[in-house]
Amino acid sequence: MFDWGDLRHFLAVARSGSTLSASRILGCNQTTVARRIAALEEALGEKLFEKTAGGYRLTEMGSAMVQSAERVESEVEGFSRMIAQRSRRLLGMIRVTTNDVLADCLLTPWLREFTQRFPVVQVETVITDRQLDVSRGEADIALRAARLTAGPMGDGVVVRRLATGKWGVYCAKAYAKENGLPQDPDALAGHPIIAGAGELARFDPAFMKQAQAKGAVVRQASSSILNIASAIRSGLGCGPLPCVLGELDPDFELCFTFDEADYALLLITREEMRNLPHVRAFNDFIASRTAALRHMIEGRTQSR
Amino acid sequence: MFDWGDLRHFLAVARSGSTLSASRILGCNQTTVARRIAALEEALGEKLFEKTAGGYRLTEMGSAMVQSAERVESEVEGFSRMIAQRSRRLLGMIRVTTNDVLADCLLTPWLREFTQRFPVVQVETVITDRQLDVSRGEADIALRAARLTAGPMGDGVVVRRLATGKWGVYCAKAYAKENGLPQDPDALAGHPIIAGAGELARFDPAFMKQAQAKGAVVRQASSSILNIASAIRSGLGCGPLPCVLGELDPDFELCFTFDEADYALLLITREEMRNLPHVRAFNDFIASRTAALRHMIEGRTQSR
DNA sequence: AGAGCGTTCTGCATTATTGCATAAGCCTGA
DNA sequence: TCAGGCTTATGCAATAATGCAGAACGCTCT
Repeated sequence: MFDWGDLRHFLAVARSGSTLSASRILGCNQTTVARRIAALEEALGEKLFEKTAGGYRLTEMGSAMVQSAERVESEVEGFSRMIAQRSRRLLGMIRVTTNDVLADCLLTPWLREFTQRFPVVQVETVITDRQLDVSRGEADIALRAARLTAGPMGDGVVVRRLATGKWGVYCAKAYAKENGLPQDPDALAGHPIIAGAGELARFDPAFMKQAQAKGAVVRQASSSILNIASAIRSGLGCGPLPCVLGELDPDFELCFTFDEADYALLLITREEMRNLPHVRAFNDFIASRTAALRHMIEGRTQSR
Repeated sequence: MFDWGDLRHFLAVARSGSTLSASRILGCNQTTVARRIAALEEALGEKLFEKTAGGYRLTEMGSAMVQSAERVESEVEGFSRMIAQRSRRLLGMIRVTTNDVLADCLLTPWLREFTQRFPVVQVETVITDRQLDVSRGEADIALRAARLTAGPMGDGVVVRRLATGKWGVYCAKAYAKENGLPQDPDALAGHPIIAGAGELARFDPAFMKQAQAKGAVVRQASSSILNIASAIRSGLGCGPLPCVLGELDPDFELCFTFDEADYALLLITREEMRNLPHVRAFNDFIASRTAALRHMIEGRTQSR
């Protein structure tokens, strides 16, 4: 059997194209990399690279094996994550992930209070756009906005539906005072618009396009909700925002809500962690805060 | 990053319970195993074993990690298989797998002829009850009997349906001469029966149980079709056999056929191999032989 | 109680691996 | 054409890993 560790060297060389640059990735000597590759080829009885003066180039055999080696790598990474996760678990730590908006509006403010009430529980937050894989241990808990119709989650996780979130069109308080408040989609045509771009464009409700057709100017388009929020806050125009964001910030004024972008707010927990006391405490805390917030928002927005 | 190879040592110790016996599995010194484990624990920052004078016993953390390490192992094995498979491919070799019955009746006789006609193609057969995973490269081609209603195969394989196979109740020619030939299920009650056992009992047709209820004696029950065949051949009684087996051996005499155990004869080929000339040659050869055989068997059995 | 087996751990000599310095090849752009 | 940057490959010294032998511990069976 060949040395499993040599697959690391194989991948590094396959990716970087030379033993020298691979050695920098791996943090060892170029000679070593070359010799590990030679040893691997020897053990397998197959040449994986063509050695040229310009670098190591994958043979047909080599390039066919990259995928397979990457699967090994991914399982090794899984092993590492699992270790880290269990060690957190032993220490009463929690790693929770969410995106920038939910972190800003919900998680971060709540966390301050939570850590005061449960100072012994250490919470680590990973704020990223990427959907970390809770079932594979990249995080213990995820706070996510999902479509109402979203399918089932992966294995080994338990999903708790916290609330249904709504969106509304908002403008700055100052803007409304100066230019009036468009109280329905039709009124939007007379105002400059802040719209979604890229990924976010999909969520722009139909009436936004109609408003544009009727002559509304798109003053700014951004692929980040937080960017849109700050554009609206600075009075550039009217635009769509999640109500959790618009209602929690006194600078914003709600024009009207709409249903097209309704989403489910989900709390996703790794099954093995669910019954640990500190995880229960955290989840229950989040759920109770969400409930309180939901009532507050519903009260403010139901008239519109 | 810890040394990937240490996972091998981890698994060996976890399975064998001591560094000494693990060292025998791994083919190295006990001291080395102990030191590799120590290095792994050091790198992970977690104790994986409790070291007692009676051996290494997994900690809770350790036993939680076994699964994960086994996934790594399984991917490494996949890597090895893939290498072996591609190297066979480069050499114009084929590895074909099937079970004992199909090997005896079909593959082995055909193979003699095939290797005469295509001496350059090296065919390696793996005869096993286990269903080797063609898509993962455990074999290049599989010859299988599947239920008619069987679902789709895994990814990366292409399935060719060669024929629908039938079963019949058979007895030995000598037996028939002495005791008469039961020509229909009802007549079976007066004869000793050879039946399936274990896994195979599921395939015993309903009339067999009825015959037993009417007083037929089960002379022998076996979980292997080849055992049943030899029991029938030696004149112990009547029993069910695939027609491919019964018709190809002059010792057997068909009592009657039945439909309940109809099966599909499948030729499963790894997709990447399908268009290689030697694989095409092999598959076409098998298909033509099957067609010829099917006509022969249909001719002989259709009256019953 | 004591022999025998299987186990872990330690110190030391041996062996293998690694890193370093360097030579030599190839390509690019001045 | 030639310098400079990148590459691979080799010889040698330093370093690390391995195997060996033996001591010590616990368990089981006579």
